[in-house]
Amino acid sequence: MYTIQDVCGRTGLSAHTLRYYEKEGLLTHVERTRGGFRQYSDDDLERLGLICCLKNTGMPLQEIARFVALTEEGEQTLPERVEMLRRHRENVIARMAEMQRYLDKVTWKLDFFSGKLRAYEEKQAVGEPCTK
Amino acid sequence: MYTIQDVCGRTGLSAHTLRYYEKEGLLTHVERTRGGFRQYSDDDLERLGLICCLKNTGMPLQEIARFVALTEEGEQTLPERVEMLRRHRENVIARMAEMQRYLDKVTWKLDFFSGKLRAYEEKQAVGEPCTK
DNA sequence: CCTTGACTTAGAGTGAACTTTAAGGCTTAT
DNA sequence: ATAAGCCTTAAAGTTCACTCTAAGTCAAGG
Repeated sequence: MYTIQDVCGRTGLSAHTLRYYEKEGLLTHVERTRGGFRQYSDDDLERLGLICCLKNTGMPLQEIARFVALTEEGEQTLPERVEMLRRHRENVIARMAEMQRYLDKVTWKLDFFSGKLRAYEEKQAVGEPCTK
Repeated sequence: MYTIQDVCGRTGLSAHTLRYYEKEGLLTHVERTRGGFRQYSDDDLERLGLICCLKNTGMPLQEIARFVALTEEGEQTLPERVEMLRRHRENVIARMAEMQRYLDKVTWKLDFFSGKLRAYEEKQAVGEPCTK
C-alpha cells in the first residue's frame, strides 16, 4: 500500500493531479484509511501506468475515462475497448509519421540558418581581423 | 497575392486563426489593400510554412513569436535563432523517442486485450453454438 | 497535549490556443 | 444600387489539463 505522496514520487504526478484524475473517473475506487486517506495498491499503480501511457500518447482524459468505465462494465465491453486501443494506436502512429515530416523540415531550415550563420561569422571575422 | 480565404484553403487554418497569429506577432507585416483587406504574398506563405512546422512540432506560439521578432532584428540574431532551432529539434527528437516507448506499451496492452477478447469470443461461441 | 504538516473537499483560477460574438465596413455580382 | 458575403477590430467565451485556494480534518513527534 502506498500513500498519495509515494505515488507522486513514482509517477511524477502531483497529489492534486491524482485527486483530479480520481474525480474525473480515471483512477477509480482507490482504497481509504478510516481517516479517509487514500491508500494506493499495486493494482492501482498498474492501472495508473496504462492511464499515463494513454495520456502521454495524446489520448484526451475524457476518452481515458470512457475506457476505464467500459473496463468496469466487464468482459462484454472487450470488443469496444480493443477497438478503442486499436484506433488510438493507429492515430499515434500517424501523428508520429507527421511529426517526422515536420521534423525533417525543421532540420532543413536549421541547416539553412546554420549556413547563413557561418557566412555571417566569416563576414564579421573579415571586418574585424585580429582585434584581440 | 492571396486573400485570407486563399491562405485558409492552403494551410487549413481559419481566417480567425490567421488574424490571431498576426496579432500575436507570428505572421507580421502582411500587406493590405486600400480598403484594409489582407493580401498575402508567396513570402508570407513561406514564413507561415515555418510557423506551422514549429507549431506542429509543439513549439509554443510565444516562442515562435520570439523567433520571428529575432528574425526581424536582422543578421546579428542568427546565433540565437540557430540555437533556438537546434534546441527545439533536440526536444522533438526526445519527445518522439518517448512517444515510441509509450506506443510500445500501448501495443503490448492491445495484444493483451486482443487475447482476452479471443478467449471471450470462444467462450460465447461454446455457450451459444449454432444458434443462427 | 499541542503544534506541525499532510490530508480532505468543493470550487475558483490559470495558461495555451483558439473560437465566437458584436458591431460594423468594403466589394462584387446582378 | 443593393444585397450577399466577404472583410475589420476588440473583447468575451471555450476547452483542456491542470493548479491553487479556502476551510477544515487527522496523525505523529516533542
